[in-house]
Amino acid sequence: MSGQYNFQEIEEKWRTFWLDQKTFRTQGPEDEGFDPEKPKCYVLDMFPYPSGAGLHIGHPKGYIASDIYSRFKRMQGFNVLHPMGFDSFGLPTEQYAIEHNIHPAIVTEDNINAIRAQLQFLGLGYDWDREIATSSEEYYRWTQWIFARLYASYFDADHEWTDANGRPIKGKALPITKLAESFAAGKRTYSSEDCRVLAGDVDTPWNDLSTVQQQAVLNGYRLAYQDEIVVNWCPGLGTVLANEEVTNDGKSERGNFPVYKRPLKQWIMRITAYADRLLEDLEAPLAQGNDQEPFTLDWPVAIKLMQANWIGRSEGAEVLFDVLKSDTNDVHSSLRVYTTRPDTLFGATFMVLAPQHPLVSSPSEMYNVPETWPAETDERWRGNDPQQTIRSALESYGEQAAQKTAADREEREKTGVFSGFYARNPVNGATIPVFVADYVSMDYGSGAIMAVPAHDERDFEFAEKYGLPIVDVVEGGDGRDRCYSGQGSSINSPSENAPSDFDINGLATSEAKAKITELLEAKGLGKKAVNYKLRDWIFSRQRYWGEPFPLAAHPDGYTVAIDPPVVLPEMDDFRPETSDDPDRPVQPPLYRAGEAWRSLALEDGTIAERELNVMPQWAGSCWYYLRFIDPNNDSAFCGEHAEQYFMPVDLYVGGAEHAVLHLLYARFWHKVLYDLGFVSTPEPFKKLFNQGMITADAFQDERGVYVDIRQVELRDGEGYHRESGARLVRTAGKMGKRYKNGLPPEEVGEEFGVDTLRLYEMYMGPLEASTPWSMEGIRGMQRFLQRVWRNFIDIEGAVKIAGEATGDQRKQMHQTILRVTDHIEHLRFNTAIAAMIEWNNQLVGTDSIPAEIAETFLALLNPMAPHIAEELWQRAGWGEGVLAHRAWPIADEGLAAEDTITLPIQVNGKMRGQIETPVDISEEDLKTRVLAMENVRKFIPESAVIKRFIVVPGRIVNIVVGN
RNA sequence: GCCGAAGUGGCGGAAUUGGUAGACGCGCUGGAUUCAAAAUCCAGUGUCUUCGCGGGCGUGUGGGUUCGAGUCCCACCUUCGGCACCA
Repeated sequence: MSGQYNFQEIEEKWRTFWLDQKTFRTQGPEDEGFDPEKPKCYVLDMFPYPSGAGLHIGHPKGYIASDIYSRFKRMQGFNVLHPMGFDSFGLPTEQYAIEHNIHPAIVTEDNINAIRAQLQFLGLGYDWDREIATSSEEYYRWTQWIFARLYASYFDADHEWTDANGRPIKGKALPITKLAESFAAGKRTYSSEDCRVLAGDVDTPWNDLSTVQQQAVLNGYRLAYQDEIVVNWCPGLGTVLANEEVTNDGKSERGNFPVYKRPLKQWIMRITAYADRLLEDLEAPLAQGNDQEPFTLDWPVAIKLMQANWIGRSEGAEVLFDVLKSDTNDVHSSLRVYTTRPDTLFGATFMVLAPQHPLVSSPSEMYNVPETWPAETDERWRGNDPQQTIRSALESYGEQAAQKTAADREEREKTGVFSGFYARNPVNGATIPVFVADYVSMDYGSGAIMAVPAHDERDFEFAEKYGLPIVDVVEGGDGRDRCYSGQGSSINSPSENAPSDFDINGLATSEAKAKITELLEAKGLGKKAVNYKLRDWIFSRQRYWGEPFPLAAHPDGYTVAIDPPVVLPEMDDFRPETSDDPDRPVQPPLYRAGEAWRSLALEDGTIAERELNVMPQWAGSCWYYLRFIDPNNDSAFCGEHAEQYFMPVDLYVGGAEHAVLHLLYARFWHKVLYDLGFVSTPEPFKKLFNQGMITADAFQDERGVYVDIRQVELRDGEGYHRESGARLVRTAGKMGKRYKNGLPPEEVGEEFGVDTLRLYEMYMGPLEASTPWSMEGIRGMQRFLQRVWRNFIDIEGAVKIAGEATGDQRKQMHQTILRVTDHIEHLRFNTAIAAMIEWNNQLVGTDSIPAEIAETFLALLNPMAPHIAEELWQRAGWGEGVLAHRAWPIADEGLAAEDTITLPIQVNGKMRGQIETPVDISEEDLKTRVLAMENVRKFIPESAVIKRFIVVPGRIVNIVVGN
C-alpha cells in the first residue's frame, strides 16, 4: 500500500536528488550568485584517511552531528560551507597498502571511492564540488608551497607588533632574506650559535662568507631547518617519528613497533619559536582582520589544558656553576642549569648530569672524567661493579640507561654514578659532587640540574640512597615531611657560619626567587629563564607515500629550494626498508626512484641531489581547511577574498585523539601564514567540539575467538551464538574490525533506514559522551519515524494535513520550537530529538494535522531526519526539495496575554496545589488569589506570618511561612 | 604522584543552569487486535507502605549555605580521560 513508510525508496530518491541538484553547493565570494549580505558559517569535520576497512557505524557520529548543524544553519539563512575530503597521504594509508600488497595510489583511489559512497549514503549534505585529497598533485603542490614559505622564513623573537585589534604581540615570522640583508648591512652580529657554525671565521663580514657558510648560518634560523639530532627511530616502520607519535611505553602509535633514540640528520620545524603564542592564544582575544569583533577559542577545557601541558611553559632561572677539573680543582668550565626554584640554591648539595651530557660522555671536547676514582670515593657511588674503572663505569651506566624503555623507568628507582669531579655552588662556594643519573634527561633544560634534596622529591630519594647531605633552606608545610617541595620562607640562605652576598633569609618563596635571580644577574652568574617541554617538530619521514620536499642538496653542501610542484615519482616498489636492528642505516624509498629523478640540474648547470625524505602525514591536514575555501584555485593555495570571507572555521568537529598532534601543528602553520600575511585570522578553529566514541560490546566464544556481532543473539542481556546456541562472553569496549562488532552503515541503513540511524546515533546520549551501541535501542527511533509517517499519511496513502491548530497546539508548537532551536544550537541533539518525539506523540491519533503544525514539525525534523522530512514536505504539496533552504521557524515573541498558564504552589517546600492564571497577572493579584485558595490556607496556621512570597515566572509559586 | 571530567531507576540518559527529580527511548508487566505470531495501539513501571486515597524515603558518602540543592561550598569515596623522573 502506498500508505507504508518505505524508507528505502524515499531515501534513495532524495539522496539522488541532492547530488543531482547540487543542493549543498556553496557560493564563495568569487562565484556567480554570491550574496555578500548573507552571514557565513563554516562547519568542518576532521577529514578521514581513506582506510580500506571503510566506515563502520561508530565513525559517522561526528559527521551526522555537523550535518545537522549545517542544515540547521542553512535554514536559518547562513551561507554554510560544509566540505569533505580525504587525508590520503601518510602512514595509515601506506601501512594499509603494504599489508595488502597494493600500491598506495590504487589503495587511495579505491578507498576514497568507497568512503565517499558511504558518506553520501548517509545523506550528509556536503558540497562535493569542493572535495580534496591531500595526495593529489593539485593539492600537495600547495603543501609544498607552504613548506617553502616556512623554509624561507625565520622567527624574529624580538619583533614587536600589534594585530588588527591593537593587541601587542611579541615575535613574528619574517622572510629570511630580511635576516640576510641585516647581516649584510652589518646591523646584526653573529650569535654564539652562529659562531659555533662559522668556527674559525667569526670575524669575517657576512658578504665575505662563502655561500656554504652563509647558508649554514641561515639554516640555524629557518622555521624549517636541517639538523642532526637524537630522534625517535622506528626500524619496524623504517622511519623516524615525532615525539607526539610515540606512545608512553616507547612504541610507535602506528603499528606498535619499538622506537629507539638515535642521532640522525632530519628536517625539523621550529615550532618551539611559537610556544608562547600557541599558549597565549588559547585564551586571548583574537583578531579577525575584517572589521569584525575579536573572538576567543571556544574549545573544550580539557583540550586547552592538554595543549598547555604539552607546551609545558615554566618560569625560573638559569644559574652558572663552575665545574672543577678533577685533578687540580681549577675551574674547568661553566655549567648552566635551569631551575624553577632559584630560592633553594643554598640547599644545592650536589649536581646531576644526564648520561649523554658532554662533560661525561666521550668523545667530547668538554670531557672531564678522571682516569681513576678519586680517593675515598664511596663504594655506593661507583656503579654496579665497584671494581670497574670510573670511565668504564660511566660508559656502561650510559649504555644501560639508553637501553631502558619507558616501562623500566616506571619503577623510578634512582640510580647514578659519581662523575669523579666537583662543582662550586655560586652562592656559598661549597664544593659539591657531580653525579650522572638517568633521572635527568638531556632534552630538557641543559641536561644538568642542581640537586636540592631537602625540597625536591627526586633529589631527596637520590640523596638518601647515596648518603648525600640534605640541607633545609625553606621553612613551611607541617614540618613532618623530610622533603618539602611547597612554598615557605627561606632559611639557612646563607647559614650563620657561612656568610654570603646572596642573603635571602626570611623572604617568602616568590620574593626569594626574584631577589636571588636579581643578585645572580648582577654578578653575571645567572638570569631569569623560561623553559618549555615542547620540542621542535621532526618533519621528515623515510617513506614513499608523502609530499616530497621542494628541496635539493647543492654539491657544495647546502640546500637549495626548488619551485613546487615536486611530483612524487611513480614507483612500483614503494616499500620502506624496515629491520629489527635499530643501528642498521636505511635509505628512503625515493632513493630507488633512479638517478634521473634524484639528480636535478640547477639554473647554473650544477647537478643537485633531490631531498629523498618525504613529509609526515600531518603536513596535508595542517592547512586543508584553507583549501576547502577555494579548492580549485591554481594560482594560490587559497584566494584572499575567499579566505577573509570564510575564516575562521566556526565549528570544527572531530575526535579528541587529535588534542595535541594535528591541532597543535595546524595552529602553528596557521600562525606562520598569519605572520607572513597570507591569512587574516591568528587561529584557524573558533569552536572545537569533540564527539564521543560509539562503543560496542564484543562477544567471544569459549576459545576466546571474537564472534561476528551478526551471529550473536541476545536473550536477557546474555549473548548466545545464533547457530550453535553456545553462550558467549560479553565485553564492553571499542568498536572495530578486530572485535567484529562494527557494522557498516549501509547494513543498518538498509534495514532500519538512514534517517533512523542518524536519529539513533544522535539520540544515544550527549554528543561529547561515549555511549554503547545497541540494536535494541534503534527500534525506538524507527517507531518514532513510523509514527511521524502515520501522523501525516493515512492508510490509503493520502496526506492527512488539514484544519487549524488549537490554542493548546500552538502553545506546544511555541515551546517545541524554542527547545529544538536551543538544543541544536548547543549541539545537544539527544534532547532536541526527545522534544520532537514528545511533540509527535501528542499528535498521535488525530485524523488530520493542522497545516501550521505540520509545516513547523517538518522544518524542525529536517536537519535530523532530512529524507522523510523532504518527502512529507513534497507530499503535502509545498514544493520539491526546498526544505533545505527554507527558513527555520521562529517562535512567536511570546504567548498572547489572554493565554493561561498553570502554576504549582509550594508552601514551605511542600506542593500544596495548582492555580490557573492569565499570563499577564500582576504579582499582587496572584498573591491575593493564591492566599484565598482553600487548600493553600489550610497549610498556613492562624498564628503564622508569611515570611516570603516568591513567584518564579512561568514556574512556581513559593510561599514560606514561619512564626 | 600531578592535572582534568564525571557519579541520577533494571539500562541509555533528561532536568530550561537554584524551583514539581527521573523528560524521551530501551527493557519489563498487563490489556486490545490476531486462529497464532510479528507489527501496531492503550495502560502501568524509582523505592517502601497502603485494597485504595494517601504517606515516608530517594540524585556516590558525610557535613554546610538557602524558604528551596541532582545543581552552589567543604571533606571523603569511586570511575573514566590526559601527563608523568620536565628540574
